[in-house]
Amino acid sequence: MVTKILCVAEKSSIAKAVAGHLSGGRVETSNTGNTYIKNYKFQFDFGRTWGHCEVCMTSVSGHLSAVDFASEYKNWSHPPPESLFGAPIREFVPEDKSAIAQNIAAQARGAKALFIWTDCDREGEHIGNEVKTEALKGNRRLQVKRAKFSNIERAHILQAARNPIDLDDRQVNAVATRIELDLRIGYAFTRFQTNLLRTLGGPLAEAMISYGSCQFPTLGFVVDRYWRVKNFVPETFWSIKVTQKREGINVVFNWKRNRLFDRATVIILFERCLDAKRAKVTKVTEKGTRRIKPLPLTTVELQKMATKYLRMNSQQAMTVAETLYNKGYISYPRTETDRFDKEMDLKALVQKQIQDNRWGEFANNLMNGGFNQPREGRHDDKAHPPIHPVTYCAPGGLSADEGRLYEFVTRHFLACCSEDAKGAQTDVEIEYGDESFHTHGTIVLERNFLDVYVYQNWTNSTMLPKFTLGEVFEPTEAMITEGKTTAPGYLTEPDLLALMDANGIGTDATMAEHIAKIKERVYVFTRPRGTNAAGGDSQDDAPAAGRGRSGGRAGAVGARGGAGIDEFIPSSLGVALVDGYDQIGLESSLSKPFLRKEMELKMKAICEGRATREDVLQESLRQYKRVFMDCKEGSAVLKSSCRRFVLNGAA
DNA sequence: GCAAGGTC
Repeated sequence: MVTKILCVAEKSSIAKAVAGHLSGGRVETSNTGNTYIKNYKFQFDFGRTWGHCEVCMTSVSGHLSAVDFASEYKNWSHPPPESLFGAPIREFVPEDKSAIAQNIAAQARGAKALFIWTDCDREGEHIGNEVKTEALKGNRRLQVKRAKFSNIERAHILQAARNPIDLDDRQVNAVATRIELDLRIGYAFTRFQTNLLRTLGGPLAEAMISYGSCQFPTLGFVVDRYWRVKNFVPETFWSIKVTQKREGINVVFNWKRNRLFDRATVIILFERCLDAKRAKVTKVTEKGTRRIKPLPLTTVELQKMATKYLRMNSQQAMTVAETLYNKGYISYPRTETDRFDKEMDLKALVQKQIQDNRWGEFANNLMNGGFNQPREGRHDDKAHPPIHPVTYCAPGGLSADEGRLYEFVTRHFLACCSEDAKGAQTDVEIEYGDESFHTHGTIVLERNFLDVYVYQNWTNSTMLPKFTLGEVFEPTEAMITEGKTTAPGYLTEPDLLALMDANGIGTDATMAEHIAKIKERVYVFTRPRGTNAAGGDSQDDAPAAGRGRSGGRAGAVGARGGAGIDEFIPSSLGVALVDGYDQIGLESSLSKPFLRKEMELKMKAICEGRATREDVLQESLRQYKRVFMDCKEGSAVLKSSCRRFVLNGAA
C-alpha cells in the first residue's frame, strides 16, 4: 500500500504554494468544512525520509485552539479577580475552528506521518503543536515532523520537503507561557479596575476599562508625550547670523555655537565680530554625498509610511494590504524581514511593472542596466520576504486606497532595486572676529531612486557661489537673531509605531490593533495636527532664525508631505489611569513597557533552555500578583486620580 | 464584558 503523508501549513496561501511546488502542477483540489481552506492531493517523492508518497496538503488559519477559565470564574466579582492568577485554565477548539480541526483529524487517519509547514517563528511552532494535537486525535501512531523553510521559492521548498526536522518544544512552551500570562494578567487587572472605577459613577459607571500588557504601555507612550508638551517651558535664545551676497545669491552663514541662552554674552561676541570688520574663509571642502535608497519593506515601515504619506491609519493600511495580498497583487503583508533572499528573482518582478504608465519607464530603465541588488537590513523573521508587488495591477482594478497602497509598495520596491541618489556638497567655513560660521550647498547630480520614490525629496540644488580658501571679505550683513524653543508635538501614528517597535510592544500583525484598541476604549483620541495651537511641530531645536519657521524636517517631507497628519491626545481617563498607577509607585508601573520586555526576555530564556515553562509561570505570576495586591491597596489613589481628571476635569 | 497572538 502506498504511504500517505499529511502536510499542514499555517495559512491557506502557503498550503497552495507548497502544493504547487511539490506536485509539479498535478494536483487534485477539494473543499473542506471551512470556506478558506482546501485540501490538495498529489504524489511526491520525499527521498530518504518516506520515499514516494500520496500527499494531502492542507492548512489551519492561525491558532487552532483558545484558552479560557472554567465557568465558575465567569463572574467579575466572585471569586475576586486575584483568584484568576491561580484558577484552572481550559484549552479548547473554538466553534469557528472546529471544521478545520476535524479536517486534520480525518486526514490523519491512514497517514504514516504528519508533516507540519507552519511559519518558522515561535508562534508558528506553537500552531504546529496545536496541529499535532488534533492530528493525533485522528491517528495515535502518527510520526510527526516539521519543514524548515524561510520563503516559498521552489528550490527552497523542495529542499525543505526532503529534510524534515523536529518540532521545537521549547518554542512551543515559550508561547504557551505567554498565552497563559496574558490571559491571567489581562483578565485580572481588567476586572479589578473596571469594578473599582465603576463605583465613581458618572461616565465611569458603564465603562469597560481593559488592561493588557500591550495596550497599556501604548497608552503610556501617548500620555508621556502629552505631559512633555504640557509641561514644556519655552526658553529664549539668541544667535548670530552672517549674510554675504555674491553672484546674486544670498549666502547665510550659521554660527558654529548655534545658539546661546544668554543675551549679554551674545552681544559681546557679536560686537567683537563687528570690530573685526572682515571675515576670512578658513575652509572650503567639496565632497560627494548621497541620499540612500530605502531598505526592503517591513510591515512596521509600511504602516509608518502609510500613516505619514497616504493619510491612512495603521489599521486601515493593514486592512488594505491584506486585501491586496488576498487578491494576489502583493506578497504577505506581515513581515519583519528587511532583506531579500539572494535566490529571489527580483528582475522578473521588476519586468512585470514595465507596462505601467506611471513607473513603467523607470522599471524599464532598471531592466536595461539600472538594476542594483537591494540593500540588506539586519532583520529576518525566517518566515516571509519583505513586502513587494507579485503581479502587475492596472490602476482601474482597485479601490482608491488599494490603488494608493499598491502604488506605494511598488514604488518602494522599484526604489530598492535602483541606486542611491548622488550629489556634491560644498562646505564653507569662515572666521569673523573670534567666531566661526559655516554654510553648505548641495547639488543633486543623479536622482536615481528619487525619480520613482515620490514620497521623498532632496531639497534641491542650493548652489553656492565661489569662495576661495584664505580670501577675506566684508559681510553684507551681520545680525543678532532671537528665537524661542518650541514644545515637541503630540505623538503621531508613525511616532507611536516607532516607539512600540523599539520597545517590543506588540508584533507586526498586532501593533495597529493595539492602537485601535486604546481609541476604542476612549483612553486616547486623535485629531488633525495643528487643531490646537498648543503643539508646534516635532522639532525643538529650531534654527537660530527667530520664530518664523518654515516647519517640517528637511529632506523627509515628500510630495504629499506630512500635512494633515493626526496627533494622539490622551483622554482624561487615559491620563488618570497612567497617573494613578504611576502614583501607586511601582518600580515598574503598568503603563511602562518594562514588564512586557521582561516577558519577552523570559520567553527567550525558555527557547534557549535557560528556564522552563513552570519556572517562568511561577515567577511571573508571583510578581504580577504582588503588583496586583499593591494596586488593590492603592485603590484609593487610583480612584482619586480618576476623580480629579475624569470627574473634575483637571489637566 | 476582559488579553495577545495567529489568520480570512
